[in-house]
Amino acid sequence: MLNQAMLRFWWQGYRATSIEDLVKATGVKPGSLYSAFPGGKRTLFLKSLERYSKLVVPQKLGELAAPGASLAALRGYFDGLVHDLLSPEGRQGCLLVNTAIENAAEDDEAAAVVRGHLARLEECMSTALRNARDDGEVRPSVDPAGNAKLLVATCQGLMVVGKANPDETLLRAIVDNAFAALV
Amino acid sequence: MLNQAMLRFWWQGYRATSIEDLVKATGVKPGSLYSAFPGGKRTLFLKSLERYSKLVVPQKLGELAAPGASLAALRGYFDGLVHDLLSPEGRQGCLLVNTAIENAAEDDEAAAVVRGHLARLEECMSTALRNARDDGEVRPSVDPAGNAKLLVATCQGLMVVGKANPDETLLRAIVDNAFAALV
DNA sequence: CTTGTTCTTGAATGGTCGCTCATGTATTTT
DNA sequence: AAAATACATGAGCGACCATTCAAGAACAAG
Repeated sequence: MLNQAMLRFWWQGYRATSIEDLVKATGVKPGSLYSAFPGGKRTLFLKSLERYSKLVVPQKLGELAAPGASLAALRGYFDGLVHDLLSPEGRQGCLLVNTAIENAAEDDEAAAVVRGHLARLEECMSTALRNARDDGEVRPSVDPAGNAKLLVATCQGLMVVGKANPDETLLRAIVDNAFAALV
Repeated sequence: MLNQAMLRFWWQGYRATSIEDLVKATGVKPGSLYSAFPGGKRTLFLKSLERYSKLVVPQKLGELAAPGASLAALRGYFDGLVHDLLSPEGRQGCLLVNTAIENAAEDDEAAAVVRGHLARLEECMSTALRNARDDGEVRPSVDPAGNAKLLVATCQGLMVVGKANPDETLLRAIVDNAFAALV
C-alpha cells in the first residue's frame, strides 16, 4: 500500500495524486486507508517520503554510500542519474527533488526530510572526495567539503535540466564538465 | 490580470492556484477571465510563463544578458540568485524551475518554454565565459560551451537546494566552489 | 452455536475544482 | 432617442476532492 502511494506521489506529485487514485491502484478502500494512516493524505505522503529515503535512495547511491567510496563511485552515481533521466521509467526524477519544489515552501516536515536527504548526499560525496584526494585521483587543492556541496547542487540541477530536456549529449556534458573541474 | 496570474503561479504552483484565487486577487470575474483567455487556466498559465520569461528573467539576468558580459556579470547573476533565495520575497525560486518539476513531464508546451529559457541562459553564460577566457579571467583550458551547460545545471540546483534549505553559508559555498573551478 | 471484538466496506458528506451562460450593464451606431 | 452591439456579471453546472461513518463481514472466545 505504502509502496504504491510512494510510486504515485513520485510519478504524479502530491497534489496530482488523489485518494481515489490510491484506492484504485491498491484495492485498499478509503475506510481502511484512513484507519491505517491516521492523518490521511499528508501522513501517507510523509511516510512515502521516508520510505523513498530508506529504500530507493540507498539503492541509487550504490557504492557511494560505502565509507571507502572513491571517485569511481561518485562518477557512477552521476552516470546512474543520467541513465535514469533518459529512461522512460526514470523521467520522473527524484521524489525528494520534486518535493523540494512542490512542498518544501508550505510543509516544513516535508522540507525537513528533503534537508536530511541533501545532508546525507553531501556527506557521502564529501567522503568520496576525501578518499579520492587521498588516493591522488583529484587535484590536492580540491576541498572535499566545499566541492561536496557543489556536487549536491549539480546533481539536483541535473535533474531539473533532465526533466525539461532529457538530452543525452547535454546531460553527459554537464557531468563531464563537473568532473573535469576536479582533476 | 496576467501579472497577478503569473505571481500566483510563481508563488503557489500551477495546481495549487485556483481560478477563484485569481478572481479574488484581481477582481476580474470568472466570465471575463474566460472570455479574455480562451482555453482557461492552462492558457493563462502558458501566457504567464511567457510573461515571466520576457519580463522577470531579463531583469534577473541583468548585465549577463549583454554581449560584453564577463566573469563579474556571471558572478553577479549567481550572487543575485543567492540573495533572492534568502529574501522572503525570493523564496519561491524561479517559476520556470518550478514548472520544469511540476509540469514539464505532462505538458510539452510548458516544457518547451522551460527549454527555451535554459537555452538562453546557457547562451548568456557561454558568451560570458568566452569573454572571461579572452580577458584572462579564467583558465585558458576552460571550455566556455561545456562549462556554460554545467553552470546552468548548477544554478538550477542552487534553487532546489535553496528552496529546501535557505542557508546563506551553504548557498555561498556552492557558488564559491563553482567559480573556484574556473580560475 | 452464540457472543463479543476487530476489521472492512463503500455510500455519503461538505467543500472546492474549472468552467459556462443567461442576464444585466455599458458603449457605440443609427 | 432608439436600436444594436459589445462587455461584465455571478449564480450555477457537473465533476472531483479528502474524509467520515454506519452497517456489514470475518474472526476469536466462551
